Amino acid sequence: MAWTEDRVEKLTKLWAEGLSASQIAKELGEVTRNAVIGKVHRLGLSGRAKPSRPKQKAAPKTATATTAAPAPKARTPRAPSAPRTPQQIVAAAAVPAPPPLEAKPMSNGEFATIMTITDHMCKWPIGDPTSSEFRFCGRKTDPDEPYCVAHSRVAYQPSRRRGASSNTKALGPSPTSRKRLR
DNA sequence: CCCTGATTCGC
DNA sequence: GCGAATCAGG
Repeated sequence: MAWTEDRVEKLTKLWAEGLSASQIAKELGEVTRNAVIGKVHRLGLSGRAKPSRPKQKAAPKTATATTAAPAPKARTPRAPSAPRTPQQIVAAAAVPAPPPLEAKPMSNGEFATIMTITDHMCKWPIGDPTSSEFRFCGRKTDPDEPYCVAHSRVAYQPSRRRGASSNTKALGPSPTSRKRLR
């Protein structure tokens, strides 16, 4: 499939409208998103609403075998930006310090510690981590959940909007208006 | 792991 | 010119 003029025209239009390369590829058909991107570049209309383009890095790979630099490949120390740890939340709570729930002893009467914590046990930290008194909540959790129900609520506070309109109306997502949903 | 665009390079 | 492979990032 060659890039006929009408196809290039459509590509240009869709790209200008902000559709992603893969979306355009599906729209056009017979082409991959790589083909689309490649064409976009060749047409010289890359970087649409791209505010920043400070990076000029690419792949060396099968390049100049001569003086081939070892390529340090510095790992970007980007922060993971996790969902917030209990410590952070407790710290953020500062003075008010809401006491969620105390630790719950296990069947043997002991508290869950770093040594005894297992799956399905709430891993909400209780106490000073440097203290021997440090323990975990230890309540039962749902599969794959790090915390019990109560602590999960504290850990993942998505700024509860009261009277949240749970509009789960699943109208067929328009192929064009489809926006990311992960 | 899903996705995004960017770049390179063999064809 | 083309686009798969690859990279880099979200």
